[in-house]
Amino acid sequence: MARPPHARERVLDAFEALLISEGERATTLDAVARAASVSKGGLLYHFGSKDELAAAMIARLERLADEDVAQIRSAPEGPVEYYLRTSVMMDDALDRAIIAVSRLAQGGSGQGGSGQGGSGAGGSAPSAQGGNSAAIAALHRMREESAAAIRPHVRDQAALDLVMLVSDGLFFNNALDADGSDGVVPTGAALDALIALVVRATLP
Amino acid sequence: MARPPHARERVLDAFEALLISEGERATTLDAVARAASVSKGGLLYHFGSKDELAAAMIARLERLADEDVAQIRSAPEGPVEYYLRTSVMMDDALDRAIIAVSRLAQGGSGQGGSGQGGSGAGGSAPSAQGGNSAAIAALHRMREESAAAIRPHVRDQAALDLVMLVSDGLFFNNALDADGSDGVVPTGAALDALIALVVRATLP
DNA sequence: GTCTATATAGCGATAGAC
DNA sequence: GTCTATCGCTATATAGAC
Repeated sequence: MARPPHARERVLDAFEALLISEGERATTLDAVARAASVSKGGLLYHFGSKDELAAAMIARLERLADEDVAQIRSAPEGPVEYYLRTSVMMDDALDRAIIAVSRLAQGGSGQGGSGQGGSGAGGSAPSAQGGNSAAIAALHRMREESAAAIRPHVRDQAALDLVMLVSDGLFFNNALDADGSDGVVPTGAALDALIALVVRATLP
Repeated sequence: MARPPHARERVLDAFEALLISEGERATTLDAVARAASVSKGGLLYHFGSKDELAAAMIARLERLADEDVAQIRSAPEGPVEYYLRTSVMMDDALDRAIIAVSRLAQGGSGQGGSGQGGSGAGGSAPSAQGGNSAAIAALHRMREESAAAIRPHVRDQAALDLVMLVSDGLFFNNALDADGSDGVVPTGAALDALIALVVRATLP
């Protein structure tokens, strides 16, 4: 696992890109293989099954999320501002991973849980349901760790809820029209004003 | 359309329930028919195609959304408080419709637009993409109308963005674990505190 | 390791009996 | 109107050549 064969990452990138731009339904093994310039057989040599591909995507999210939590904690402009501002950078690696996994969470059918050596996912309570529960769990875990990093820097629980929900809203809108089209989310000066408002309302 | 044949509404209810609890992928015509206690043929007599079923679901959302905007405008406790508080009532008819349509938006493959006699959907810009663009458009339109109703009651654009994004975040979390499991969204006293904070931060 | 078949199964939709 | 039966297509996964 030290030096991953180039193809693996390329396939995973294609999987992520297709989930974002085409949705879960259209992200077939055929489409992923085509986008990654490998054959279906070649793809399945690297991953074995679609569930394994999803697990690898989740593992990537968890790795990026762990790195991000460290950045949140050490952000010079303050955790709240950093957290909100990076919630709208849709071309960021972490943000792309979040959107891809949220597509898996809502549309997937696998129950995941294989965990092929990621960054130590502490999966729990895998209730059998429609959405990919491993994806849902990863999203929840990531959110919880971000909240823990931000908690000391806001006034109270309501302030923390506010920050987290605004970030969730930003991601939801990005995920809705992640393909193209003009988003509804504020950018530039409007984003600056929004962040300033949230920071002011949540200061300890 | 005045007196809908009982079966139609029952099928649509089953479609909605399955989208919420099982996800888009698992919501097959077979599963919907089974849940509605009709055969697949009987289902397709009423709707004709799965796209038509999705269009009917979207039409239901638009009808409920139009009613809700009227309620937002006349809410005695103020539009902001009403809007946020009703964003967490997951068993409400409107909220269920929103979650169901958001599942269609992220997972669907149809391009919709047939509009078989709903409440006047002003569809526009149907870009060919992965997600059901009619569902995305309906969600955007609903959000825009809610924003228009709230705009006069908040301080400025940043305040409006804040209210809308908190509501989006509430819905996103509800949609993530709409099946079962304990949600992450604040309820009870925590919700009261959150709403009070938002209202205070956005007052004109 | 990567490819070209091929097996298997499930989905959307149609045909036609009742 | 509602059903049963079936067609055609596509998706996942496997087998085995190179």
